[in-house]
Amino acid sequence: MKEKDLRRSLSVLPIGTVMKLTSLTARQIRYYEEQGLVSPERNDGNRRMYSLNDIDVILEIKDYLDEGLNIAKIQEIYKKRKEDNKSNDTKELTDQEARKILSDELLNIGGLNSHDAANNSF
DNA sequence: ATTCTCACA
DNA sequence: TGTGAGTA
Repeated sequence: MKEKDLRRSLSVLPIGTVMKLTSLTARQIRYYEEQGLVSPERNDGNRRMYSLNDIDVILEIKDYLDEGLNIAKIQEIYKKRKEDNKSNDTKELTDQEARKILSDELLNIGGLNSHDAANNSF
């Protein structure tokens, strides 16, 4: 599935489209790039061009932010995910990988809930 | 019209 | 993060 991956990585969307697709402001989208969470290309006139992959990531960032994570935590998640992908570049394992990533993210999210951990009378 | 950088409330 | 200024 390299063809599909390639197309998914083609940066052809201007920030305006990303705004509509993600319901975020240009400010936020640019800020996430500043934090190294997305890496849009800079084609004509120094304008950011996003790929479908970027949209995916930005959408996830939005979800994480929604669940109460801060930029720092999200950066950790993506850093870990990247190293995980490098570990097994020998095959296309997707099920086992997905499980690890999922549990990894859930752990990060859970570890953040220190506020309700105190009054856990149930 | 659209996006970019920078800086300040 | 929002927003306005001055560009490209």
